[in-house]
Amino acid sequence: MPEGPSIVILRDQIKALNLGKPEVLEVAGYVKTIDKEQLIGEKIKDFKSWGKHFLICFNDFTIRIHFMLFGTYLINAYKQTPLALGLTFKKDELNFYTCKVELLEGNVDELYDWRVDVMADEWDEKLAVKTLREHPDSYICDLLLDQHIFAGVGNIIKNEVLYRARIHPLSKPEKIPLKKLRELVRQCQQYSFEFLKWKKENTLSKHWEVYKQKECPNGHKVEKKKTGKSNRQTYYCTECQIKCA
DNA sequence: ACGTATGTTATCCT
DNA sequence: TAGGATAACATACG
Repeated sequence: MPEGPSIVILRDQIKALNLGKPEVLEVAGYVKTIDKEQLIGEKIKDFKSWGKHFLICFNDFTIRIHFMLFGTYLINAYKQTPLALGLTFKKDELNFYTCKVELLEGNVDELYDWRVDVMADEWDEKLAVKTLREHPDSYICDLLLDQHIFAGVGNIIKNEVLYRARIHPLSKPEKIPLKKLRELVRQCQQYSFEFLKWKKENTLSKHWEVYKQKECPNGHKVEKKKTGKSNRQTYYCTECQIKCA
């Protein structure tokens, strides 16, 4: 569930319910990080997403839901596993499982910079390129997972955009030609939107070129190694992807 | 059936 | 002591 496009799907599914500015009638779930009573009777101003964060915005505060690795949700349905947070409205209910729930005080637009969210209208490619160049000596595979630079990019997107831009995961920004760096940044947004489309069609895994693949589209063997400081699994082709280090 | 994983943070080591 | 490694969280899938 967790990468940025999946959170956009959740947000859009909820918006499609046409809840308007719904009033919270009941709150359920085991979460202890928020005061559930505080929500009752409050009207929701908006549902937003920022990277992997799902945001339920009220007038003076926001509930942030992070699904981590295992999180799930159900709309107008429930399941037997322990419910983390459930919100009931006049005719709809939202149920969140295995997620981190936090309450943020104040105006959400002042808390988040939407320029770094690859799914946002405000996404700023130039800013991302500039930030990458401020980390000349870091591995690109780590920088792609840095939510301060690429909010919403996760391990699948990381692997796929590195392949698309033909960059080896252990390359460093100081050695990557600017043109390639720009191409990589552009792919972060472009692939994320293709991810969104394919995920909706339930065909995402069919389109993976390296992630969980044995061979790349050019017929070369795909390497699988934990790389960088993040030490996450990386799938890459040593023939197609050039190491700039 | 069991190993692995779309994520993040805390803690344990060296 | 900085930084790397590991654990913890708790679930679904192949």
